[in-house]
Amino acid sequence: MGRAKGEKREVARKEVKTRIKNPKLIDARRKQIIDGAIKVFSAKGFHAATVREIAEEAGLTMGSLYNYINTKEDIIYFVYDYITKVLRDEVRSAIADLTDPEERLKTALQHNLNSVYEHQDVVMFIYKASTFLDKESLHEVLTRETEYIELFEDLLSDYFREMQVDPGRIRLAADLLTYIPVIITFRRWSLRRRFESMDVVLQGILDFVLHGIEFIPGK
Amino acid sequence: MGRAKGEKREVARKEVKTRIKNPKLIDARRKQIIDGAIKVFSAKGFHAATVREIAEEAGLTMGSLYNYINTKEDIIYFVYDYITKVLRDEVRSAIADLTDPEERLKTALQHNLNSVYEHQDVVMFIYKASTFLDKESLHEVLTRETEYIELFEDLLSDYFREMQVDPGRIRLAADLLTYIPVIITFRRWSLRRRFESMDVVLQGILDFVLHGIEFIPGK
Amino acid sequence: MGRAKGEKREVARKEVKTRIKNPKLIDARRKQIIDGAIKVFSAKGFHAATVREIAEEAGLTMGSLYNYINTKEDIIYFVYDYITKVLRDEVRSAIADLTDPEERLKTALQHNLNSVYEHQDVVMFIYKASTFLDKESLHEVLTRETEYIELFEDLLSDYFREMQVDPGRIRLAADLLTYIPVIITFRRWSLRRRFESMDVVLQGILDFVLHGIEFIPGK
Amino acid sequence: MGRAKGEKREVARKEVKTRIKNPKLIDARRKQIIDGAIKVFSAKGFHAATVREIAEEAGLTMGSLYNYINTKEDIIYFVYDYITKVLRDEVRSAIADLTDPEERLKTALQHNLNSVYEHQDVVMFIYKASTFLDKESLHEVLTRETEYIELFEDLLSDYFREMQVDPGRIRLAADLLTYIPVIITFRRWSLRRRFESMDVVLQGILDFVLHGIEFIPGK
DNA sequence: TATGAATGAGTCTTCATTCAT
DNA sequence: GATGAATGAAGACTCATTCAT
Repeated sequence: MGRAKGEKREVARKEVKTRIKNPKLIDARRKQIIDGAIKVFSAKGFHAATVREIAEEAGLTMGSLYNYINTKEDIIYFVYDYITKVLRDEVRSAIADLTDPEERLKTALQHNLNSVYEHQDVVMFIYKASTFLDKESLHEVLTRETEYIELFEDLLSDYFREMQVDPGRIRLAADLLTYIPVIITFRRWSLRRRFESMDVVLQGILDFVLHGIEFIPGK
Repeated sequence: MGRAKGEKREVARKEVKTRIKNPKLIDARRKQIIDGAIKVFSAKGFHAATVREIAEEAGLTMGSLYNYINTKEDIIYFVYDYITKVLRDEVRSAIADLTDPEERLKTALQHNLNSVYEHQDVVMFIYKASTFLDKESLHEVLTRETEYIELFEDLLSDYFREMQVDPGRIRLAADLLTYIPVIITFRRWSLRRRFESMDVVLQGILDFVLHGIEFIPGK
Repeated sequence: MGRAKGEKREVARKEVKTRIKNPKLIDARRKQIIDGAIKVFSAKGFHAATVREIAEEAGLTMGSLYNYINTKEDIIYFVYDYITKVLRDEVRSAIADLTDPEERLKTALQHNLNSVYEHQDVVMFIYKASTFLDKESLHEVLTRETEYIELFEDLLSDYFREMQVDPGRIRLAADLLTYIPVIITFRRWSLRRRFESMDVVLQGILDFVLHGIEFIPGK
Repeated sequence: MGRAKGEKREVARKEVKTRIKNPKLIDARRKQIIDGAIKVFSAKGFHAATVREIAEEAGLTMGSLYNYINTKEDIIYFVYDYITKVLRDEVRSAIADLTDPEERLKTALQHNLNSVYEHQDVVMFIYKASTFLDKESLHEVLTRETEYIELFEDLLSDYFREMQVDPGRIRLAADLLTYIPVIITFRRWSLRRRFESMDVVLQGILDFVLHGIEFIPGK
């Protein structure tokens, strides 16, 4: 009967050309590259990171690295590609076995928060580094982001199925509720400084997000 | 009696040394630098912007520019210093003549949103560029940010004076409510794509923020 | 009345951008660059020559060199630009004061031979290196070459003014007669090996070229 | 009785070592390499051509290619070796069955022109790429060239057998007459631009070359 | 013999910063 | 104080060659 909800068509991955023929090797090496890059990018950002550092951190030589990418910017795209997939899959699999709309929605929101917290370095990087993506990559990545938001839009729609609610509100709420946890990365310093434990902060943010659901039907 | 609320002690501005004696000239030239830098940084980010471009945009020669800064990073600090002051002053002056706590709070939140919208390029830059600040500048800037949040914390406290509310919730809400409008910069693409008019989005965000106030007293 | 013969309109020199403002300095430095490049290119060709070597030979630092060029290929263009001008000017000035068509023609042919001999390293380079010119430069250089050939076409026409000769023959002869001396560069090895003195070779080539004039009226 | 005229002793081919034992395979693969290289070199010149491209064009893998050569420069030598043989053999076989000295000479000159025209890309390459030959290869190649010139020297001598002519003139003429057709490659652009058909140009060059024979006995 | 992945030395180019005038 | 030319360290990327399988 076609795709289930939240399983919209996958965007065709931007193809990054390589001279290497063995596809398994390509995947393995690119995973190494992504892991190495995440370490270096998280620590210094994209421009301050040298290709050599990334190669070293990935356990490759310069020349070998360039067998799997064409330009430094490809690396950033791989990282985006990877992390956006991870975030999406974490949420998807968290709700895969649930059927109750309320449970599905709240579990998804909770996992979104958890994922942002767990991958905060990369998430921070993701938000900061879009400048460095070429147009094609940027478009693809933003499309991926939109898909992610739409996943929550669907969950919200299901939750409010019985009620008459403004679809515009659902749409905006989906954007806001997925976005709010990112405060963890951008206000990290102030949050750490002003609160005793990160657990309390996380709980507070979750409460806030859940409370935010009530914004949709209006007062 | 000292300072009124929201007028905490100003942090001593980080001193950037210069060979120039005339203080008025220093201020004038630095304003030129800030304006030029904002243009260039907004368009290309910090690392892609060259000192030469900034100098040109500022109407200065390379040599002259370096009479007023010591390193490229000083420029970024000036921009931070400038924009954080602007944001804070815009909110402050908006509520200067108001006395009703509710009005003060809501006006402040509204103006925070407006400022972020109006200065979205610089705000985006601010959030993306902290990597490039040296430690001292970063500390100063984050302190400034904290002060800004505390301004809203005070407004929230006044608003909830009569009620028994958890101060931790106020503290967290202050952070969240000031942060939420930044979605305008980070989800600019998805917002533009998914909504018909930015006015509707702005109104929605404001509603959401105001609704977020109710999170504080709890269910 | 317009231009005198052989003073066809000059092609607009391709503009190579530079940050340097002082035009005299630009000219002086570029002459240094041309001289340095000729030495290095003659010895090793374009691709084997490193920019660093050229800079050193030119008495400039790497960074300084790049204040006057944008890419390595600009250097090759400057060399072309320079040598084609030199060759043309040497011929032009040699015949400037002559009026007798026969004398003008033969003197020009003689000086063409002399110039090729004298600048044989650069001439050789010129013929070998056109691969490295970008399209715009190549077009300009080839146009310059055509102008040079046309200069001899004019001289031949004047010489044969009285006679009824095929203009197509004049045209082809102009190409051939200017081209023949280049044998000095391309057959240098065989000429040196098979003949006792270069003077004899030069005299022989000149005789051959002059004899070639008689090809035009036909048997 | 030994060698007939024009069949001077063959220079021992420079030996290029290989690990491969099967001589037939070596010859076959090297022909592949030569064909691939000619395509790539003609299109981009020696230095711009990568070994990988040549391998691909030759239908070999990188590793396999290096079973038949030791360095990239070997490839260029193979191409020289090949094309100089082709040119020589084309002329030789064209006159093999002729006995009349005049006919032999003129046919040879005509075929020299034809060969240059037909193989103009490779001939152009040959003249441009000598820089890249190592000393030993260069010596061998130039010797081959000299032999080629001497072939024409012999033909000219036969033609002028009855007359008392300066052998130096014959020697120089041989060089010039074989060299002149190369104008087709080096002035290709100007010739195409200034003449309507290449046929006319070819005929003109042939006429010029034949007329050049008359240079030998002198006025 | 063939394959194709790995290697790393070598090159062009940029740009923050300095300094003589 | 202003000017703008000079400096050179640093970084992305290429590609001939090797070698384990």
